[in-house]
Amino acid sequence: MSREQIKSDAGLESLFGALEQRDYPENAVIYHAGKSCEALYEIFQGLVKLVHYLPNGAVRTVRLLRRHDTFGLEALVDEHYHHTAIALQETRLRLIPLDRMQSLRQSYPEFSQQLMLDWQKSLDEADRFITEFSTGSAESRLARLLLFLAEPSQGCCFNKIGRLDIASILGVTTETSSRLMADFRRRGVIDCMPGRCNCNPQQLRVIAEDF
Amino acid sequence: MSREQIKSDAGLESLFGALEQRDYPENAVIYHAGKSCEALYEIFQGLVKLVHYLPNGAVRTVRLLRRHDTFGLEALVDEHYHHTAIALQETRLRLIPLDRMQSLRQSYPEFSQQLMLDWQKSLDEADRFITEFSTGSAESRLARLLLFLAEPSQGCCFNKIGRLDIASILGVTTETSSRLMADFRRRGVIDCMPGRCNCNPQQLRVIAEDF
DNA sequence: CGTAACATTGATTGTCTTCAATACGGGTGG
DNA sequence: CCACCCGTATTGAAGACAATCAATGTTACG
Repeated sequence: MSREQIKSDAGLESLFGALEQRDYPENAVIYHAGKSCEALYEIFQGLVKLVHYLPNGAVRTVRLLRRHDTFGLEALVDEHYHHTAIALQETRLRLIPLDRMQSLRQSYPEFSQQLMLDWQKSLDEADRFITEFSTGSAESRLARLLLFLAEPSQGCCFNKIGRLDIASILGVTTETSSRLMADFRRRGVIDCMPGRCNCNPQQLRVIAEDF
Repeated sequence: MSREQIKSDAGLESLFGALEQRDYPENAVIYHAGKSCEALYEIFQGLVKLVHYLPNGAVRTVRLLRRHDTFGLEALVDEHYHHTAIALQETRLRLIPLDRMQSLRQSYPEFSQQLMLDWQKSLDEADRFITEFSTGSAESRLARLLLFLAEPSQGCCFNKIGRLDIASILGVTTETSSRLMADFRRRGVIDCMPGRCNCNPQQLRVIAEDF
């Protein structure tokens, strides 16, 4: 059962229709880790990162979310958000306030099923961060990240992304991510222009599995 | 609402009471990735790893589970298990067959809440693998792993664990995990005897945050 | 047009992997 | 009981890789 199906239901349609939308500019903080939960979020458009601040002040990105992804699910079982959520691009979100959740779940049992799907999706994405973005050489991890970023556009291009962001996703330094991106550019694996990059998915796939 | 509270409910008590338990020896496979889901599992006693096989044949451990942890939740939303589950020690599990789940969830709405708690716990553990076991130097990652393993026993000792297992958790080679464990032993940070290790949590915490 | 933030590059150091050899431990069959 | 054997752990030496420190380019924006 997809969220679209749920939305086609007349009752839910009106409920969802009434939900607030918000737009965030690049680098806007959506919520801070430890702050009390007010809503859960669904992405209409854009790219969001969930980051975790380490005891020594360093920062690690633990999730990348885009269109149709849901985040902030911990709101349903905990008082406080577990990560800091930041928009990596201009982003439009739909908010589902916590108080609405109660009525949604009571009126529509199938909504619980949708929540489980969202939760499992989060878990699968977390696993991707472990197996793809934290395993192997920095070069192959970067190749996998670029393939991930290019996914929505039939695998050939992706929006610009800062070297510091890449570094915090892969767990390397900005110098390393910059060097690798520059190498990819020189080798013709990617072709960057202001605001956008084209890439060669075949080459990236080879590098991604090379270790 | 805790699982204990649910279990104290008379109706659920009988349902849970009737559930099958199974014992697995060290290294036993509980289920294979891709196999069709039959049940979800709760750990009574022991230690279980969820592993992911990479395209190149290497293996990465994505989760460590112990007493009171639940796994195989993907059974609720997918046909197939997403990981291979293997017992790291002698382990006793309680199975909750999928067909039982339906009746449990229908009869006891609060059971859905428990499921969400379990799902969030899985997600938190996945995040731990990213932020603690995949970030920083191999040495500090190992220190964090040992602190995690020692947690149940007031932080001072843990059962023996193979170097290959450590390596697949931290994303390093067995040689590296062996060298680091040997160093810790020589420096008096840990004290290993057959089947069991004592450790110095204070020293481990310093190393864990050192990066 | 100046400046601050970000990206790139170089040189060096330290860490981790790789390949290879050796040691250990627990179980088996003689 | 002991010798052997296999799987695991340890250790060494060499090289690859990524971090660090430092300098220089580049870009966007007020």
